[in-house]
Amino acid sequence: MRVEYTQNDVVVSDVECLDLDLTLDCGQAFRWEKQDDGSYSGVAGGYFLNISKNENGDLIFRNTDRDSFEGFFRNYFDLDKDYKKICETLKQDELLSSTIDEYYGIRILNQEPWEALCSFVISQQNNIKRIKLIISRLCAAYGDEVADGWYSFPSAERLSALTTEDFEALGCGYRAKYLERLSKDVASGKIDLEKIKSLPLEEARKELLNIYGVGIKVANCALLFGFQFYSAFPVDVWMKRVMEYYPDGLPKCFDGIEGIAQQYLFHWARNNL
DNA sequence: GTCCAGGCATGCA
DNA sequence: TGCATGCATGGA
Repeated sequence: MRVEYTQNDVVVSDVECLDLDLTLDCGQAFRWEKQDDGSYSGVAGGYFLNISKNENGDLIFRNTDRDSFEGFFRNYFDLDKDYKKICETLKQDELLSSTIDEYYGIRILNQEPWEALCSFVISQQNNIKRIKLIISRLCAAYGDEVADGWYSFPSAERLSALTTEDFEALGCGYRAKYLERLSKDVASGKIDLEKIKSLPLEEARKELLNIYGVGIKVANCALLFGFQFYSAFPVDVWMKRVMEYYPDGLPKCFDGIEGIAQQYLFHWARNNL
């Protein structure tokens, strides 16, 4: 990987295995919007970003400086992880071999713990289009406007002032009561997300499962997408269908990177089952 | 109108 | 421990 800082942009070349469509619009993050020119715009880590690829395959981070790139986006896009090698390992599995050939370039985004946890509480028994709709309303109503018409994900402190009715007004439905308690408990420190992130996987999962409105699926999504646990393997309605292809359990080549395998299988399922 | 979506809490056996 | 049921809402 090579990084070049220009006047307003950061240009990153020689990044293997990063397809923007597959990574930003695959149901792991809900805040990226494809623009007419094919680029993606969104807010993450409190920064507005427009990202695209040029004709050479270089990544262009527009209006981004060294601090936000090094301090946030480099990790957010998981740029220091060797996904090419990971994919070679996963391709020992027959189903993944063809799936990775077809959908090469899915990465796990390292989202912030609070945004990921909150987003996946909203995601339960819900479809991706509506999840995005609710989260965009939440951000527009309670986030900070970090660019013209683009809002940050509101902090737990900010959301801790809301009532269940406020969350219902955003269209959260029956999840509103979960969000009210979660926001208050995180804001008060009763739930310590940074501490959870520092725990071993099993203990971190146990902590998340204690949260009202968080079951095994939401916990695993939060662990994988917000707490950097690559072994977490979320099973939702789509993955339940995929699991019929693995009656003897997950293959050994998934060890330690189950979550990355899962993301390819999830994408395959949504397109083929 | 009916069905479904990146499920969970609750009650009951 | 395991299973049935209700739950909000918007798009297909």
